[in-house]
Amino acid sequence: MTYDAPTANQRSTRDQILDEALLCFAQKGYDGTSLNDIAAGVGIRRPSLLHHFPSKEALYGDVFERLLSEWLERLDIAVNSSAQGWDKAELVLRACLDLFADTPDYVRIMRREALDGGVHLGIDLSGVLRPFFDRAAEYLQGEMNKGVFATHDARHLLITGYGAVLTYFSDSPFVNGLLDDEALTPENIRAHTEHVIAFFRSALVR
Amino acid sequence: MTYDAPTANQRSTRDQILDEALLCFAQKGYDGTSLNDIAAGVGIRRPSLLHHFPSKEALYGDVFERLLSEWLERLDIAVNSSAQGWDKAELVLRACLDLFADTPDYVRIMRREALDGGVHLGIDLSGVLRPFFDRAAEYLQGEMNKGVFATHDARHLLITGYGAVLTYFSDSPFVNGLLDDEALTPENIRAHTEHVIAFFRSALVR
DNA sequence: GTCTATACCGCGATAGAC
DNA sequence: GTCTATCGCGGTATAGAC
Repeated sequence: MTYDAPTANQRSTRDQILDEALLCFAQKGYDGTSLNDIAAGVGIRRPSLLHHFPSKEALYGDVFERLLSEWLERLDIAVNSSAQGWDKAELVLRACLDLFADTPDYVRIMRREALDGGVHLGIDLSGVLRPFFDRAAEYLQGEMNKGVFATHDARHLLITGYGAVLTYFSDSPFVNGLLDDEALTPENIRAHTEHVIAFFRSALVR
Repeated sequence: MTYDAPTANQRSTRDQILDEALLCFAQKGYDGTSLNDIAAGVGIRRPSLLHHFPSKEALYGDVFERLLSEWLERLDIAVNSSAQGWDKAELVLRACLDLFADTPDYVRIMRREALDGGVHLGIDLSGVLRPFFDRAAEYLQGEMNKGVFATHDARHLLITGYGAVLTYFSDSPFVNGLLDDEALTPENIRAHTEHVIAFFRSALVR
Protein backbone atom coordinates (compact mmCIF):
# COMPACT_ATOMS: atom_id res chain seq x y z
CA MET A 1 0.00 0.00 0.00
CA THR A 2 1.34 3.37 -0.99
CA TYR A 3 1.85 6.53 1.01
CA ASP A 4 -1.31 8.52 1.72
CA ALA A 5 -1.32 11.21 -0.91
CA PRO A 6 -4.33 13.54 -0.90
CA THR A 7 -7.01 11.82 -2.93
CA ALA A 8 -7.88 13.44 -6.22
CA ASN A 9 -11.46 14.23 -5.20
CA GLN A 10 -10.29 15.97 -2.02
CA ARG A 11 -10.53 19.70 -2.70
CA SER A 12 -7.96 22.08 -1.33
CA THR A 13 -8.82 24.09 1.78
CA ARG A 14 -8.91 27.21 -0.33
CA ASP A 15 -11.47 25.69 -2.69
CA GLN A 16 -13.53 24.39 0.20
CA ILE A 17 -13.62 27.91 1.61
CA LEU A 18 -14.73 29.29 -1.74
CA ASP A 19 -17.50 26.69 -1.94
CA GLU A 20 -18.74 27.35 1.57
CA ALA A 21 -18.53 31.11 1.08
CA LEU A 22 -20.65 30.83 -2.07
CA LEU A 23 -23.27 28.93 -0.11
CA CYS A 24 -23.36 31.36 2.82
CA PHE A 25 -23.30 34.57 0.77
CA ALA A 26 -26.09 33.20 -1.43
CA GLN A 27 -28.27 32.18 1.50
CA LYS A 28 -27.72 35.05 3.89
CA GLY A 29 -26.13 37.86 1.92
CA TYR A 30 -22.87 39.69 2.51
CA ASP A 31 -23.82 41.40 5.75
CA GLY A 32 -25.70 38.37 7.04
CA THR A 33 -22.66 36.13 6.65
CA SER A 34 -19.86 36.12 9.20
CA LEU A 35 -16.43 34.64 8.64
CA ASN A 36 -17.25 32.38 11.59
CA ASP A 37 -20.11 30.86 9.59
CA ILE A 38 -17.87 30.10 6.65
CA ALA A 39 -14.99 28.78 8.76
CA ALA A 40 -17.33 26.54 10.74
CA GLY A 41 -18.76 25.11 7.52
CA VAL A 42 -15.27 24.16 6.37
CA GLY A 43 -14.29 22.86 9.78
CA ILE A 44 -11.59 25.41 10.60
CA ARG A 45 -11.39 28.55 12.76
CA ARG A 46 -11.79 32.05 11.50
CA PRO A 47 -8.12 33.09 11.76
CA SER A 48 -7.19 30.07 9.64
CA LEU A 49 -9.59 31.26 6.98
CA LEU A 50 -7.95 34.67 7.00
CA HIS A 51 -4.69 32.94 6.25
CA HIS A 52 -6.08 32.06 2.80
CA PHE A 53 -7.87 35.33 2.07
CA PRO A 54 -6.73 38.72 3.32
CA SER A 55 -10.24 39.95 4.17
CA LYS A 56 -13.93 39.19 3.93
CA GLU A 57 -14.24 41.58 1.02
CA ALA A 58 -11.43 39.87 -0.88
CA LEU A 59 -13.03 36.47 -0.33
CA TYR A 60 -16.35 37.78 -1.58
CA GLY A 61 -14.65 39.27 -4.60
CA ASP A 62 -13.07 35.94 -5.49
CA VAL A 63 -16.40 34.14 -5.15
CA PHE A 64 -18.05 36.64 -7.44
CA GLU A 65 -15.24 36.54 -9.95
CA ARG A 66 -15.63 32.77 -10.33
CA LEU A 67 -19.37 33.23 -10.85
CA LEU A 68 -18.94 35.95 -13.41
CA SER A 69 -16.30 34.15 -15.45
CA GLU A 70 -18.43 31.01 -15.72
CA TRP A 71 -21.45 33.03 -16.77
CA LEU A 72 -19.58 35.08 -19.36
CA GLU A 73 -17.91 31.95 -20.71
CA ARG A 74 -21.25 30.25 -21.34
CA LEU A 75 -22.73 33.45 -22.75
CA ASP A 76 -19.82 33.81 -25.13
CA ILE A 77 -20.34 30.37 -26.60
CA ALA A 78 -24.03 31.03 -27.19
CA VAL A 79 -23.55 34.52 -28.55
CA ASN A 80 -20.82 33.50 -30.97
CA SER A 81 -22.68 30.50 -32.35
CA SER A 82 -23.74 30.55 -35.96
CA ALA A 83 -27.43 30.12 -35.10
CA GLN A 84 -29.89 32.61 -36.53
CA GLY A 85 -33.22 34.17 -35.59
CA TRP A 86 -35.09 32.56 -32.73
CA ASP A 87 -32.61 29.67 -32.48
CA LYS A 88 -29.92 32.06 -31.33
CA ALA A 89 -32.15 33.70 -28.75
CA GLU A 90 -33.06 30.26 -27.45
CA LEU A 91 -29.39 29.29 -27.22
CA VAL A 92 -28.65 32.35 -25.09
CA LEU A 93 -31.67 31.73 -22.87
CA ARG A 94 -30.67 28.10 -22.39
CA ALA A 95 -27.06 29.01 -21.66
CA CYS A 96 -28.24 31.11 -18.73
CA LEU A 97 -31.00 28.79 -17.57
CA ASP A 98 -28.71 25.74 -17.64
CA LEU A 99 -25.98 27.49 -15.66
CA PHE A 100 -28.50 28.72 -13.12
CA ALA A 101 -30.03 25.25 -12.84
CA ASP A 102 -26.56 23.84 -12.13
CA THR A 103 -25.69 26.47 -9.53
CA PRO A 104 -28.73 28.38 -8.23
CA ASP A 105 -26.49 29.99 -5.61
CA TYR A 106 -24.87 32.03 -8.38
CA VAL A 107 -28.24 33.57 -9.15
CA ARG A 108 -28.96 34.52 -5.58
CA ILE A 109 -25.62 36.27 -5.18
CA MET A 110 -26.02 37.98 -8.53
CA ARG A 111 -29.48 39.20 -7.52
CA ARG A 112 -28.29 40.44 -4.16
CA GLU A 113 -25.55 42.38 -5.90
CA ALA A 114 -28.05 43.90 -8.33
CA LEU A 115 -30.25 44.92 -5.39
CA ASP A 116 -27.36 46.53 -3.55
CA GLY A 117 -25.98 48.20 -6.65
CA GLY A 118 -22.63 46.42 -6.49
CA VAL A 119 -21.37 48.14 -3.36
CA HIS A 120 -19.53 45.03 -2.15
CA LEU A 121 -17.50 44.70 -5.32
CA GLY A 122 -14.59 46.74 -6.51
CA ILE A 123 -15.76 46.20 -10.09
CA ASP A 124 -18.65 47.84 -11.93
CA LEU A 125 -21.02 44.94 -12.48
CA SER A 126 -23.33 46.64 -14.95
CA GLY A 127 -20.26 47.84 -16.81
CA VAL A 128 -19.02 44.29 -17.30
CA LEU A 129 -22.36 43.09 -18.64
CA ARG A 130 -23.08 46.21 -20.65
CA PRO A 131 -21.33 45.03 -23.84
CA PHE A 132 -23.48 41.89 -23.87
CA PHE A 133 -26.57 43.95 -23.16
CA ASP A 134 -25.91 46.42 -25.96
CA ARG A 135 -25.02 43.70 -28.42
CA ALA A 136 -28.14 41.72 -27.56
CA ALA A 137 -30.32 44.83 -27.93
CA GLU A 138 -28.83 45.42 -31.38
CA TYR A 139 -29.48 41.84 -32.40
CA LEU A 140 -33.10 41.93 -31.24
CA GLN A 141 -33.69 45.25 -32.94
CA GLY A 142 -32.24 43.89 -36.17
CA GLU A 143 -34.51 40.84 -36.12
CA MET A 144 -37.51 43.06 -35.36
CA ASN A 145 -36.66 45.34 -38.26
CA LYS A 146 -36.46 42.30 -40.55
CA GLY A 147 -39.84 41.16 -39.30
CA VAL A 148 -38.43 37.95 -37.78
CA PHE A 149 -39.41 39.04 -34.27
CA ALA A 150 -42.53 40.90 -33.19
CA THR A 151 -41.83 44.53 -32.33
CA HIS A 152 -41.04 45.43 -28.69
CA ASP A 153 -38.72 47.85 -26.97
CA ALA A 154 -35.50 45.84 -27.27
CA ARG A 155 -33.81 47.16 -24.13
CA HIS A 156 -36.83 46.83 -21.88
CA LEU A 157 -37.44 43.40 -23.37
CA LEU A 158 -33.95 42.35 -22.31
CA ILE A 159 -34.54 43.57 -18.76
CA THR A 160 -37.84 41.71 -18.63
CA GLY A 161 -36.03 38.62 -19.87
CA TYR A 162 -33.30 39.08 -17.30
CA GLY A 163 -35.96 39.22 -14.59
CA ALA A 164 -37.85 36.22 -15.89
CA VAL A 165 -34.72 34.09 -16.17
CA LEU A 166 -33.28 34.93 -12.75
CA THR A 167 -36.35 35.13 -10.55
CA TYR A 168 -37.36 31.49 -10.36
CA PHE A 169 -33.90 30.60 -9.07
CA SER A 170 -33.11 33.64 -6.97
CA ASP A 171 -36.45 33.67 -5.17
CA SER A 172 -36.69 29.90 -4.82
CA PRO A 173 -37.46 30.02 -1.07
CA PHE A 174 -40.50 32.14 -1.89
CA VAL A 175 -41.41 30.05 -4.95
CA ASN A 176 -41.36 26.93 -2.78
CA GLY A 177 -44.19 28.40 -0.74
CA LEU A 178 -46.21 29.48 -3.76
CA LEU A 179 -45.97 26.13 -5.51
CA ASP A 180 -46.23 24.19 -2.25
CA ASP A 181 -43.40 22.11 -3.69
CA GLU A 182 -39.61 22.27 -3.96
CA ALA A 183 -38.85 24.71 -6.77
CA LEU A 184 -35.38 23.31 -7.43
CA THR A 185 -36.12 19.65 -8.08
CA PRO A 186 -34.85 18.57 -11.51
CA GLU A 187 -38.41 18.09 -12.78
CA ASN A 188 -39.59 21.51 -11.64
CA ILE A 189 -36.49 23.21 -13.01
CA ARG A 190 -37.05 21.49 -16.32
CA ALA A 191 -40.70 22.51 -16.39
CA HIS A 192 -39.81 26.12 -15.66
CA THR A 193 -37.04 26.22 -18.25
CA GLU A 194 -39.33 24.94 -20.97
CA HIS A 195 -42.03 27.36 -19.88
CA VAL A 196 -39.74 30.37 -20.13
CA ILE A 197 -38.50 29.31 -23.55
CA ALA A 198 -42.02 28.71 -24.86
CA PHE A 199 -43.29 31.95 -23.36
CA PHE A 200 -40.66 34.15 -24.96
CA ARG A 201 -41.03 32.28 -28.20
CA SER A 202 -44.76 32.96 -28.30
CA ALA A 203 -44.20 36.65 -27.55
CA LEU A 204 -41.45 37.11 -30.13
CA VAL A 205 -41.99 34.73 -33.02
CA ARG A 206 -44.90 35.59 -35.22
CA MET B 1 -51.14 84.45 15.87
CA THR B 2 -52.33 81.21 17.36
CA TYR B 3 -50.57 78.73 19.58
CA ASP B 4 -48.04 76.51 17.76
CA ALA B 5 -49.87 73.25 17.23
CA PRO B 6 -48.01 70.63 15.23
CA THR B 7 -48.66 71.47 11.59
CA ALA B 8 -50.79 69.02 9.67
CA ASN B 9 -48.01 68.00 7.31
CA GLN B 10 -45.66 67.25 10.24
CA ARG B 11 -45.65 63.48 10.61
CA SER B 12 -45.41 61.89 14.04
CA THR B 13 -42.02 60.64 15.19
CA ARG B 14 -43.30 57.10 14.89
CA ASP B 15 -44.29 57.59 11.26
CA GLN B 16 -41.00 59.31 10.48
CA ILE B 17 -39.20 56.28 11.89
CA LEU B 18 -41.30 53.95 9.74
CA ASP B 19 -40.51 56.02 6.65
CA GLU B 20 -36.79 56.12 7.33
CA ALA B 21 -36.73 52.41 8.18
CA LEU B 22 -38.43 51.59 4.87
CA LEU B 23 -35.75 53.56 3.06
CA CYS B 24 -32.83 51.95 4.90
CA PHE B 25 -34.10 48.37 4.79
CA ALA B 26 -34.82 48.74 1.07
CA GLN B 27 -31.40 50.17 0.28
CA LYS B 28 -29.17 48.09 2.52
CA GLY B 29 -31.20 45.11 3.67
CA TYR B 30 -32.04 43.96 7.17
CA ASP B 31 -28.52 42.99 8.24
CA GLY B 32 -26.96 45.96 6.48
CA THR B 33 -29.14 48.44 8.36
CA SER B 34 -28.34 49.50 11.91
CA LEU B 35 -30.74 51.23 14.25
CA ASN B 36 -28.19 54.04 14.32
CA ASP B 37 -28.73 54.59 10.60
CA ILE B 38 -32.48 54.89 11.04
CA ALA B 39 -32.28 57.07 14.15
CA ALA B 40 -29.78 59.40 12.48
CA GLY B 41 -32.06 59.77 9.46
CA VAL B 42 -34.91 60.86 11.71
CA GLY B 43 -32.67 63.10 13.78
CA ILE B 44 -32.98 61.28 17.11
CA ARG B 45 -30.75 58.90 19.09
CA ARG B 46 -30.95 55.14 18.94
CA PRO B 47 -32.39 54.67 22.45
CA SER B 48 -35.16 57.11 21.59
CA LEU B 49 -36.05 54.98 18.60
CA LEU B 50 -36.30 51.92 20.83
CA HIS B 51 -38.87 53.79 22.87
CA HIS B 52 -41.26 53.61 19.90
CA PHE B 53 -40.48 50.06 18.80
CA PRO B 54 -39.42 47.28 21.15
CA SER B 55 -36.75 45.88 18.81
CA LYS B 56 -35.29 46.04 15.34
CA GLU B 57 -37.27 42.97 14.34
CA ALA B 58 -40.54 44.50 15.51
CA LEU B 59 -39.82 47.68 13.55
CA TYR B 60 -39.06 45.66 10.45
CA GLY B 61 -42.26 43.69 10.92
CA ASP B 62 -44.31 46.89 11.09
CA VAL B 63 -42.65 48.25 7.95
CA PHE B 64 -43.42 45.06 6.09
CA GLU B 65 -46.99 44.94 7.35
CA ARG B 66 -47.66 48.38 5.94
CA LEU B 67 -46.19 47.31 2.61
CA LEU B 68 -48.21 44.12 2.47
CA SER B 69 -51.53 45.71 3.37
CA GLU B 70 -51.16 48.36 0.66
CA TRP B 71 -50.29 45.75 -1.91
CA LEU B 72 -53.12 43.42 -1.00
CA GLU B 73 -55.56 46.32 -0.95
CA ARG B 74 -54.70 47.32 -4.51
CA LEU B 75 -54.69 43.69 -5.62
CA ASP B 76 -58.14 43.16 -4.12
CA ILE B 77 -59.63 46.04 -6.07
CA ALA B 78 -58.23 44.72 -9.36
CA VAL B 79 -59.11 41.09 -8.69
CA ASN B 80 -62.70 41.86 -7.70
CA SER B 81 -63.38 44.13 -10.67
CA SER B 82 -65.96 43.05 -13.20
CA ALA B 83 -63.45 43.14 -16.07
CA GLN B 84 -63.10 40.03 -18.20
CA GLY B 85 -60.41 38.29 -20.24
CA TRP B 86 -57.28 40.27 -20.96
CA ASP B 87 -58.72 43.46 -19.43
CA LYS B 88 -58.71 41.85 -16.01
CA ALA B 89 -55.14 40.58 -16.35
CA GLU B 90 -54.09 44.07 -17.39
CA LEU B 91 -55.85 45.60 -14.38
CA VAL B 92 -53.94 43.29 -12.04
CA LEU B 93 -50.63 44.01 -13.77
CA ARG B 94 -51.25 47.74 -13.59
CA ALA B 95 -52.29 47.57 -9.94
CA CYS B 96 -48.87 46.11 -9.10
CA LEU B 97 -46.86 48.23 -11.51
CA ASP B 98 -48.50 51.47 -10.34
CA LEU B 99 -47.90 50.67 -6.68
CA PHE B 100 -44.29 49.77 -7.39
CA ALA B 101 -43.81 52.93 -9.42
CA ASP B 102 -45.13 54.96 -6.47
CA THR B 103 -42.95 53.21 -3.90
CA PRO B 104 -40.05 51.28 -5.43
CA ASP B 105 -38.68 50.71 -1.94
CA TYR B 106 -41.55 48.29 -1.32
CA VAL B 107 -40.32 46.13 -4.16
CA ARG B 108 -36.76 46.02 -2.95
CA ILE B 109 -37.81 44.91 0.53
CA MET B 110 -40.22 42.38 -0.91
CA ARG B 111 -37.48 40.97 -3.11
CA ARG B 112 -35.00 40.79 -0.27
CA GLU B 113 -37.55 38.90 1.77
CA ALA B 114 -38.18 36.47 -1.09
CA LEU B 115 -34.43 35.92 -1.39
CA ASP B 116 -34.04 35.25 2.31
CA GLY B 117 -37.12 33.06 2.52
CA GLY B 118 -38.90 35.30 5.02
CA VAL B 119 -36.58 34.59 7.94
CA HIS B 120 -36.90 38.14 9.29
CA LEU B 121 -40.68 37.94 9.50
CA GLY B 122 -42.83 36.11 11.96
CA ILE B 123 -45.39 35.59 9.20
CA ASP B 124 -45.31 33.14 6.30
CA LEU B 125 -45.05 35.44 3.31
CA SER B 126 -45.80 32.88 0.62
CA GLY B 127 -48.74 31.70 2.72
CA VAL B 128 -50.28 35.17 2.70
CA LEU B 129 -49.95 35.51 -1.07
CA ARG B 130 -50.87 31.92 -1.83
CA PRO B 131 -54.65 32.51 -2.07
CA PHE B 132 -54.06 35.20 -4.69
CA PHE B 133 -51.63 32.96 -6.52
CA ASP B 134 -54.01 30.00 -6.60
CA ARG B 135 -56.95 32.12 -7.63
CA ALA B 136 -54.94 33.78 -10.40
CA ALA B 137 -53.75 30.40 -11.67
CA GLU B 138 -57.34 29.18 -11.81
CA TYR B 139 -58.41 32.28 -13.72
CA LEU B 140 -55.62 31.95 -16.26
CA GLN B 141 -56.29 28.26 -16.72
CA GLY B 142 -59.99 28.97 -17.28
CA GLU B 143 -59.26 31.58 -19.95
CA MET B 144 -56.80 29.22 -21.63
CA ASN B 145 -59.35 26.44 -21.65
CA LYS B 146 -61.86 28.80 -23.26
CA GLY B 147 -59.29 29.71 -25.88
CA VAL B 148 -59.16 33.37 -24.78
CA PHE B 149 -55.50 33.05 -23.77
CA ALA B 150 -52.76 31.07 -25.48
CA THR B 151 -51.84 27.92 -23.60
CA HIS B 152 -49.00 28.08 -21.06
CA ASP B 153 -48.31 26.50 -17.69
CA ALA B 154 -50.45 28.83 -15.56
CA ARG B 155 -48.41 28.60 -12.36
CA HIS B 156 -45.03 29.03 -14.02
CA LEU B 157 -46.52 31.86 -16.06
CA LEU B 158 -47.48 33.63 -12.84
CA ILE B 159 -43.98 33.26 -11.45
CA THR B 160 -42.51 34.59 -14.68
CA GLY B 161 -44.93 37.51 -14.45
CA TYR B 162 -43.98 38.12 -10.84
CA GLY B 163 -40.34 38.25 -11.86
CA ALA B 164 -40.96 40.53 -14.80
CA VAL B 165 -43.04 42.96 -12.76
CA LEU B 166 -40.70 43.21 -9.78
CA THR B 167 -37.26 43.10 -11.37
CA TYR B 168 -37.14 46.50 -13.04
CA PHE B 169 -37.87 48.18 -9.72
CA SER B 170 -36.02 45.88 -7.34
CA ASP B 171 -32.81 45.82 -9.36
CA SER B 172 -32.95 49.48 -10.34
CA PRO B 173 -29.34 50.17 -9.27
CA PHE B 174 -28.23 47.51 -11.74
CA VAL B 175 -30.70 48.62 -14.41
CA ASN B 176 -29.32 52.16 -14.14
CA GLY B 177 -25.99 50.81 -15.29
CA LEU B 178 -27.40 48.74 -18.13
CA LEU B 179 -29.51 51.56 -19.54
CA ASP B 180 -26.88 54.19 -18.76
CA ASP B 181 -29.82 56.24 -17.50
CA GLU B 182 -31.89 56.58 -14.34
CA ALA B 183 -34.33 53.66 -14.34
CA LEU B 184 -36.80 55.34 -12.03
CA THR B 185 -37.52 58.58 -13.85
CA PRO B 186 -41.25 58.95 -14.58
CA GLU B 187 -40.65 58.58 -18.32
CA ASN B 188 -38.59 55.42 -17.99
CA ILE B 189 -41.05 53.90 -15.52
CA ARG B 190 -43.86 54.65 -17.93
CA ALA B 191 -41.97 53.12 -20.84
CA HIS B 192 -41.25 49.99 -18.87
CA THR B 193 -44.83 49.64 -17.63
CA GLU B 194 -46.21 49.87 -21.15
CA HIS B 195 -43.58 47.44 -22.37
CA VAL B 196 -44.49 44.80 -19.78
CA ILE B 197 -48.20 45.15 -20.52
CA ALA B 198 -47.67 44.89 -24.27
CA PHE B 199 -45.27 41.99 -23.89
CA PHE B 200 -47.62 39.87 -21.82
CA ARG B 201 -50.48 40.79 -24.06
CA SER B 202 -48.63 39.57 -27.14
CA ALA B 203 -47.74 36.30 -25.41
CA LEU B 204 -51.24 35.62 -24.10
CA VAL B 205 -53.79 37.11 -26.46
CA ARG B 206 -54.09 35.33 -29.74
C1' DG C 1 -41.01 61.37 24.89
C1' DT C 2 -36.24 62.01 24.65
C1' DC C 3 -32.01 61.93 26.66
C1' DT C 4 -27.20 59.88 28.90
C1' DA C 5 -24.89 56.02 30.42
C1' DT C 6 -23.90 51.44 30.25
C1' DA C 7 -24.09 46.33 29.83
C1' DC C 8 -23.19 42.73 26.90
C1' DC C 9 -22.28 40.32 22.71
C1' DG C 10 -20.44 39.19 18.13
C1' DC C 11 -17.94 41.01 14.47
C1' DG C 12 -13.49 41.52 11.49
C1' DA C 13 -8.76 41.63 12.00
C1' DT C 14 -3.93 41.02 14.03
C1' DA C 15 0.00 38.85 16.60
C1' DG C 16 2.55 35.14 17.77
C1' DA C 17 3.07 30.08 19.39
C1' DC C 18 3.19 25.42 17.55
C1' DG D 1 -1.42 25.76 7.92
C1' DT D 2 -3.84 25.97 12.05
C1' DC D 3 -4.29 27.33 16.44
C1' DT D 4 -5.18 30.57 21.00
C1' DA D 5 -5.44 35.04 22.63
C1' DT D 6 -6.54 39.60 22.19
C1' DC D 7 -7.80 44.14 20.32
C1' DG D 8 -11.09 47.64 18.83
C1' DC D 9 -15.40 48.51 16.96
C1' DG D 10 -20.19 48.58 16.43
C1' DG D 11 -24.33 46.06 17.26
C1' DT D 12 -28.92 45.54 20.17
C1' DA D 13 -30.98 46.29 24.31
C1' DT D 14 -31.80 48.12 29.13
C1' DA D 15 -31.93 51.38 33.21
C1' DG D 16 -32.82 55.57 34.91
C1' DA D 17 -32.57 60.90 34.88
C1' DC D 18 -35.03 64.88 33.04
